[in-house]
Formats: sequence, C-alpha cells, structure tokens
Amino acid sequence: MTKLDLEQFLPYRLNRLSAAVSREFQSVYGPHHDLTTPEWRVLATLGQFGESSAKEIGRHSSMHKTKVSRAVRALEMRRWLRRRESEEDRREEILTLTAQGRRAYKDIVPKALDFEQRILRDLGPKAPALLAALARLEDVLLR
Amino acid sequence: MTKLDLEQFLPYRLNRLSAAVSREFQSVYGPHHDLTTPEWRVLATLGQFGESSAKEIGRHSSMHKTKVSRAVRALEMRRWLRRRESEEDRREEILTLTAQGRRAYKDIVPKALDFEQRILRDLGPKAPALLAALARLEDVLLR
DNA sequence: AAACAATAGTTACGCATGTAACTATCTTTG
DNA sequence: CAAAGATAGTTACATGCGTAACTATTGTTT
Repeated sequence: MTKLDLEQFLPYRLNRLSAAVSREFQSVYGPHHDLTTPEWRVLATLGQFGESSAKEIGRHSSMHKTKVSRAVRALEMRRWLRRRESEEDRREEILTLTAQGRRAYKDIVPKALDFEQRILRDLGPKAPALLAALARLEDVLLR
Repeated sequence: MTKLDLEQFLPYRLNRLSAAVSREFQSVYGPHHDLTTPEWRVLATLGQFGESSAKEIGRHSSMHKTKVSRAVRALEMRRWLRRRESEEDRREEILTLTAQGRRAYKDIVPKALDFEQRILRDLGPKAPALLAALARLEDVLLR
C-alpha cells in the first residue's frame, strides 16, 4: 500500500491554506468594519453590480440562500443596504447599497486589493502559475 | 478606485475551490464509511503515526482540541480506535486504531491517493507549479 | 513540600450554517 | 381560467464549531 502523508495531501493543504487566507483577510475588513465573510461577500457583490436580487447575489458569491438572507438582513440593520420590492416580480427584492454602504465598500476595496497583491508578490514568479492552476481546477471542479 | 471582481478575488477563489475539493473528496470516503472530515483526519493521522495523543493529532492535522476530542469520541464509539492511559503522564491518553479501524484506513488510503492523482492529472503540466505555489504560501502564511 | 502555574482533555454555551418546511407570488398546463 | 407546479425569500430545527470554563494531573517556584 502506498503511504499517505496527511500534511502533504492536497485536499488538506488546500483547506488549511484557504482557512489561513480567510483569517488573514478578515483582518483587512474586520478591525474597522466588523464584517463577517458572508456580509463581505454581499457587500462586494452589490458594490460590483449595483443592484441585485438576493438570488443573484447567491449566484455570484456561491452562497446558500439562507446565508445570503441572513447577511442581507445584517447589512440592512446596519443601514448599509436598502431593499425595495421588484415591480416585475413581487417575490423578489432589489437590493442596493446606501451611501453609507458605498462608503464602506470604497474603503475596503483598496485594502482587499492590496492584500491580494501582497500575497501575489510573496509568490513572486510563481504567481501566474498558481492563478492558471486555480483556473484549471475551477474548470474541472466547479463547471 | 481600482475595481474588485469577487469571482476573480484570490481569497474567494481559494475558499470556493477548497470547499469543492473537500466536497468531492467526501464522496471518496463518504459512501462506504460515512466519515466527517475531522474523523477522517484523526483516522489518517493515527494510520500514519501508529499511536498518538489527542494533542499530537491536533498538531499534525491542524485541528482545534475540541474538534479532535469529538472526532476521537465518534471513532471510539464506532470501535475504530481505542484509548489507553499513558503511564508517564496520566493526563494524556494514547490512541491507537483497532483492527477494524486499520481495515477502514487501508481501504480509504488508496482511494484518497487516487483522488489526489486524478486532480493532479487534470492539471497536467500545471501540477508541479501549483504544488510549489502552495508550498510557498504555506511558508508565508502558516509558519 | 506547599503553593502556584501550566497542560491534556472534556463540556457548557453561544453562534453560524444547511435542510426542510413554509409563505407569497409567478408560471405552466390542461 | 383554474389547478398544479415552480420560484424568491424567510424561518424552525438540528448540527458542528470555537471560546471559555472546568477537572485532573504534572511541572515549577520558593
């Protein structure tokens, strides 16, 4: 039987790394804004697309609809977004960032991009290869 | 302000990929053995090192001690491992796989390695670059 | 050696999450 | 056009997790 070394095992390594990156990244938006990851993703999606329904946010951010629902409610209570009933389909609600929400978004985005750049800089010449490999894995595993 | 596209954002991509790989990998040991990820990690660690304390398992598998404690209890109830009091230090317990636990381990390991090889094969010539990049990131983020 | 600090492991608690059930609305079908 | 099915979103429930508190034991200090 071939041996298995857990610390070298790809699913384990990916999982641990992803957790570490998320943890580090939390310290980008955590201290100033106290956001959870689902809240950050809703903010990022709305910031990027302007207005969306919860359904669309779920699609763009790979989040379960209950997660989206709860994150939306949290951001609404913080007055970072507004909901308004859609006129074509009264089941869905159109979500938009408030001025306050847009301010937070614009404050976080550069820090997020900095964080990403810092990681890519750490990787040096290995960075493009990592991105290409991730893209390939996404193709295989997520499409 | 530079734009941020969530779907291209590294922490998001890593997180989603890690979740997808974990999910796929679950289908390797899930159907036959119905293991959770923490249980799999305890099994893998004990299979690899023979006997360990819960503390050591936590170190080798990056799991919080409560997670280890619960996974150990689950495997014990399934009679896949035994615990015995250490003689040098009666606070700690030495854990070892039972014959049944070793059988399960030996059944899963080849499937796990197959799974890993399948992913690396999908990556083709990109595989070594991915592994090198992961190693580099581990160095930066986890040491 | 007594007192205090540190450590291995367990458990109570609170929080986050997914499943399933539910409401309200829209779409399809007969 | 009425009935059945599909869909957007919310919520009750169960489960899994980390923090902090706890027990039992070991190590350290004086």
